[in-house]
Amino acid sequence: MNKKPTTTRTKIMDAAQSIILDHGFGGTTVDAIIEQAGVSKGAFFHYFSSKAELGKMLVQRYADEDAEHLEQTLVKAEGLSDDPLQQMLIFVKLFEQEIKSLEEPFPGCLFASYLQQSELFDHNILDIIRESMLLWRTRVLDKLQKIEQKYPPRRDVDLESLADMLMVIFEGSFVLSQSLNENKIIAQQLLNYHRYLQLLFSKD
Amino acid sequence: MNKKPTTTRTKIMDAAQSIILDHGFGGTTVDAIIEQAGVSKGAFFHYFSSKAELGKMLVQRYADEDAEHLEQTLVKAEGLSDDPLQQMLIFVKLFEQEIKSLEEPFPGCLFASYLQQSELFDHNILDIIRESMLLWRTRVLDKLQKIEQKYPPRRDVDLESLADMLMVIFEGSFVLSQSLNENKIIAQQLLNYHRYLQLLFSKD
DNA sequence: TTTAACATACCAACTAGTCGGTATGTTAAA
DNA sequence: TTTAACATACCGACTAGTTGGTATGTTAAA
Repeated sequence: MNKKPTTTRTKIMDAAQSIILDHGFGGTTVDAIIEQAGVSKGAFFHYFSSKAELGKMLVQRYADEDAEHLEQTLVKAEGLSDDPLQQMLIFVKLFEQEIKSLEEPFPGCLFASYLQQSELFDHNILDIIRESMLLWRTRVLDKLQKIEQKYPPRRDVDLESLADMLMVIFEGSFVLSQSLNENKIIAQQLLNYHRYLQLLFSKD
Repeated sequence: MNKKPTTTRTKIMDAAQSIILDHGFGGTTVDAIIEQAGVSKGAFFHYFSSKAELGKMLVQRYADEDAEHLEQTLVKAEGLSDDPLQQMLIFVKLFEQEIKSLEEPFPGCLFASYLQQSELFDHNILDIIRESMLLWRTRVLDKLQKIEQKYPPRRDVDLESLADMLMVIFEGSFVLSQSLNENKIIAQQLLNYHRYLQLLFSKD
């Protein structure tokens, strides 16, 4: 199996990600990274040809984990109900619970961090982020279309923007919770999205 | 009236803000700022004792403009209806229209930019941002409470989180629209918020 | 003549990245 | 089974260039 030996490589990446989420990529030095990771400069450049390459490997890893997390949560929700609306509502609830179960403040989103400094990165890096967001759009939109067929919405809605809204709420609440030091904001906003879906599709 | 003589001071601040929104504060050099502003280094340090002080003056100005914009839009909405629900719906629509009327892509939010690199700034700077967000919460919450008195909501809602949701949607759509290069996302999401309010409070 | 508003030249600290070197394997021919 | 050849994983001093900031002008208006 794929064991987790905490290799030097992952130690560097973990340290870098945590510092970048607090200082931004441009405000993060490789000296700071290697100090936190407890490795030498030689080790750093043995594994990464440049700071920029580390930046790319970081989003790549983040995007992969994000996609896997998305699929797993989707599968989980689909396993708990046969009805598409219920699946979607459970899907949102699962994220809500996950956030609530965190004891530490949410560390932030690497995508948003990079996007706030987009000129520091080349296009293929920004494309990775773009693809990740389009994946969310596609997967959620697919579910919403199945809901729409079964439950005619109370109002005319653009399903694509309704799909986007989930990620919008994630990213937006990360910003608010970061500023106000209130972790519960994220869960509260997910609940608002949940309620909005209910009001749109549920006959009460 | 308040004329705009484009002083050296504001030229520096405008250049700095535009660069910071693309590169982040840590990725922005004062050389880059003075080049874009077309002024010398002497001029820069004549007006700002340090890069950090410029950073503070920038958020301060941004927060002041933000607060004024909030109040003005609120006053405008209140002038267009006597009913609190209608006022709130108009309030959201005004922002929607404003965004739609932009021809260039939205430049981004300085608050979010700073928050993504919060460790680069000291607490009084982050407090300015915090206060700005609390102002939005307070002003919108006030309106929502008046709505609630007149229109019993269809579902039990936490009004504070519903107030926060507006800023959440702003910040979240800025992120999405930045990544997907779709300016319309912001207006679409504001429309979703608008619809959510209607579904909650309007008897249809 | 004084002073605010700049400009130019420069500095010390820091930054990303390099380089020569070592320690510890792995492999495969003798 | 020994051993020479090679590979991988690291170390930390060093460098060339960049950075925020300063010191010392100049100029034009009050």
